[in-house]
Amino acid sequence: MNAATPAKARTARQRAREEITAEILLAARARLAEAGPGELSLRAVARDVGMVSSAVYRYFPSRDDLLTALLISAYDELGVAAEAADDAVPDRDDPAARWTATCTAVREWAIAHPHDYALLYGSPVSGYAAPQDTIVPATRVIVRLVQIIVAAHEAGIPAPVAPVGAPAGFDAAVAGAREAIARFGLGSDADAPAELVGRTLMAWTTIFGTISFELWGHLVGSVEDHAIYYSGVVARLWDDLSG
Amino acid sequence: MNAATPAKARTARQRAREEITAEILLAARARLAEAGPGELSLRAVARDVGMVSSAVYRYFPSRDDLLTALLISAYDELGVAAEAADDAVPDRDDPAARWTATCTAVREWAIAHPHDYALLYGSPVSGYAAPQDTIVPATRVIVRLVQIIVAAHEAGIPAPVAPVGAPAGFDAAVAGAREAIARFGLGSDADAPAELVGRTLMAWTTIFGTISFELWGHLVGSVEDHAIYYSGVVARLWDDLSG
DNA sequence: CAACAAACGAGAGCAGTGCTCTTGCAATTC
DNA sequence: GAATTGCAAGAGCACTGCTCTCGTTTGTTG
Repeated sequence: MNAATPAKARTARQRAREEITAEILLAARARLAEAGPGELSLRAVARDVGMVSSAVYRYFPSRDDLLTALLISAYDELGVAAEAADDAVPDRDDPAARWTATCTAVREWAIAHPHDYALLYGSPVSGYAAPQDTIVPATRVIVRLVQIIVAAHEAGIPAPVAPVGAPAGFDAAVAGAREAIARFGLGSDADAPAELVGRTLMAWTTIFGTISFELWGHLVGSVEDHAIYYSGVVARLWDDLSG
Repeated sequence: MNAATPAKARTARQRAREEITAEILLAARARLAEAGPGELSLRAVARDVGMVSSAVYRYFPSRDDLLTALLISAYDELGVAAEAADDAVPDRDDPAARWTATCTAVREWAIAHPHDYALLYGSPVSGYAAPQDTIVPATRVIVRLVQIIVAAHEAGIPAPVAPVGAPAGFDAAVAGAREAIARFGLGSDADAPAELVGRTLMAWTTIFGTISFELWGHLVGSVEDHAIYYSGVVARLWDDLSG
């Protein structure tokens, strides 16, 4: 961490500490795939890495700190998956393709890691409050989605207009999101239209809701083919956003 | 002391059993407001009603059965709240007002009972599978929303059309939902348009996502005034559905 | 009315949990 | 080499869901 003394070789103890920390995290991640976040047993994790439970506390002061580490790691993994899918679209000027690829990647990651998805987007573990360290990794997906939409808008796709029945103050309500866009350096001009930002937030919410409903089983009896339904949702969201 | 027992139908023991069952449920509901569903402690509930933990097992065979009872009771409460809000709209032929009233009631109930909401729509408790008894109460809200939309459609509001980029098979994917509509006796004609059904499902998903994001704290930093944002979302959903 | 069976509350006990504290050993630093 | 620090292990505390046994109360039936 200290840039002034990088040449100093890590001692055996430091190396072991990093390795064991990673090992514990990996074991916890594996345990998470067999039980919910609330049921994550620190003792079971300790057994998996061949330690006694109290020894784990040398590396993570509490179960919540372990959860935080898991949270960040999972957020990053999802962010990487989404960004990689977007980056893989050959035509950078085809926002519809980029939108579809990114949204598809999010669902695929969620299906591949349902317990990690629940950790990220499910009801929070009682008594646990996610610390500040998690908010940047948590915004990676929505930041990329906004990037795609803002780029499309700047390329000429018209911004949606607010419906007649919309309440006043909506623009002000999403001012924080617009400010965040500016802070993250997205969008070359001063401000993205509030209606566009609000609609993108809504679309992301729908993405989240659709995946959650599928994973938590709230769609059984209503939707047969979840993959087709999801791609239909994504297409309609893009349609709403792009005109 | 068996003199005054006129009711043949219900013995004193049966009456007591019903009362105590209700008492346990009430205490569990209260406990749920202080911890998540996964952390619901049967022993704590037992203490609250002045029993020993093993005695509670006379009324609920396991913690999961207690959870199921809580689930049904909460689903029903939310359903009643949503239906009452819709029924309170004076002009039955104003579908926009009915839509708004119902959606608003859902959010208000969720905010008033965040832990119950998490029990219903949060990530499922690990190792717990909701039994069949819960699916009918679980569909009350979406059934009422569909009712409103179908009535609006039959009153002349045009059904939305599928966008050009939509995948084939979307209509087939939501066939189960259309069939459920017919089974519940909603809609006077044969079938509601698949696009309308799909869009309503999407809208309900967005409602769920918006409330969940607000409750789980995923909107902090992006949205200032949650109430205004929510009403803006509801208005835009209605606009998408009715235009 | 008496006898029997079912239901019941209480308590002990089992295996598990998160977490704290102490103990003795090993690695690092002075 | 001595002092300090980091570490794993173990015991222990208070808690959990759940099972089993025990004596008592309630309801039914002969």
